Amino acid sequence: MSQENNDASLCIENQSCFSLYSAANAMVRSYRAALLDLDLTYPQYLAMMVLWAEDGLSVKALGEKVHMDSGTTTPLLKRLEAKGLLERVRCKQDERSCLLQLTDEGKALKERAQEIPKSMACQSPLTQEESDQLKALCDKLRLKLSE
Amino acid sequence: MSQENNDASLCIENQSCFSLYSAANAMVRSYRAALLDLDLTYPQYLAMMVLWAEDGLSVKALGEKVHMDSGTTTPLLKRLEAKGLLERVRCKQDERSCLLQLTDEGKALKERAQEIPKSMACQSPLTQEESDQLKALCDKLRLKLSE
DNA sequence: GTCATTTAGATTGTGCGCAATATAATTGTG
DNA sequence: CACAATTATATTGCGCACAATCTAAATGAC
Repeated sequence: MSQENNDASLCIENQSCFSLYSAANAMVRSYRAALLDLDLTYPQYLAMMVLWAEDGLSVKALGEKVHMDSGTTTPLLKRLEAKGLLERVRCKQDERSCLLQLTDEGKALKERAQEIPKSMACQSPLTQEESDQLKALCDKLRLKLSE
Repeated sequence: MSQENNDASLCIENQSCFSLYSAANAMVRSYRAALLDLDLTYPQYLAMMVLWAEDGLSVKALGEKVHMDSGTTTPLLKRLEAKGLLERVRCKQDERSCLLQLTDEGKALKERAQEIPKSMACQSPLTQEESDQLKALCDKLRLKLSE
C-alpha cells in the first residue's frame, strides 16, 4: 500500500503556498510595466506610498510598515535617494535614527502615481469582493506566520 | 476639496497586492526553518517536488511547472546538482534539451520531505476551506496576469 | 540543400529578501 | 559615573526573479 506518486501532499499543484508564491511573483511582474514610467520597482513603490502618506518617517518606522528589515531597506532607500526622490538625514535627538524626507521631486511623483492603482485594478480578474477576501486571507496568514 | 492624505487608493494598508506580497514573503520565510534540515530553499523544494512526482523532465518542462524562466532555473538546478540531488544530462534526441534525473540521494530526500507539508499546515491559521479559497483566488489572479 | 526562423538553455546584470554580523549611539543598572 | 544591554542602521553574502542577450541545435520554407 505504498503511496508513491498518488501521494498528493508533496504535489505542488495541490499546495496553496505555491499558488500564493506564484501569484505574488506574477503580480510584481505585472506592476513592472506600470511602474516603468515612474522608474520605480514594486518595493520602491511601496516605500514611496508610505512616505506619500506620511513624510518624515524614520527608516525603522518605514521598515515596519512595509515589513522589510534594514538589509532590504537600507540599499533600497539609498537608490531612492540616488534618484533624487528623498533625503536621508540623521535625527538630531537620536543620532542612531535616520529620517526620510521626500524631495519636491519625490512629492511630485505622487501625482503620476495616482494612475497606478487604477491601471492595476483593470488587469485583475478579481471582483472587489474577491480582492477583499484575498486581502483578508493574506493578512491573516502573514500575521500568524510573523508572530 | 483636495483629497490629499485621505485619498485611500495610494495607501498600502488598503491594497490587496501588498498583502499578497507580504504574505508570500512571510510564507517563504517560515518555510526556511522547516527546510533547513533538508538543506533546501523554498524554490529548490518546489523543483524537487516536481521531480519527485515526475523524474526525467526537461529544464523547460520543469520551468513551466514551477513558473520560472531559465535565468532562475539554470543556476538553481546547478545548485541542486552540486548538492548531489540530481544530474543534468543533454537529451540524445534533441541536444538543445537538458533532462533532469534524480540521483539516489535526491530520491531518498523525498522521505524526509514528507514531514514538510504537515509541519507547515500546523503553522497556518487558515482552515482547509480558507486555504482552498486562497489557492483559488491566487490561481485565478496568476492565470490572468500571465496571459 | 541553403538559409531564415524558432527553440532550449545559458549568461549577465540589477534589485530585492533576509540571515548574520558589525558599528555606533542610547539607555539601563549598580 | 562606568559599563553592560539595547537599539537603529549599515554591511556582507547568498539565492532567487527576471529582463536582455547570447549560443547552439532543430525546424521550416523555398
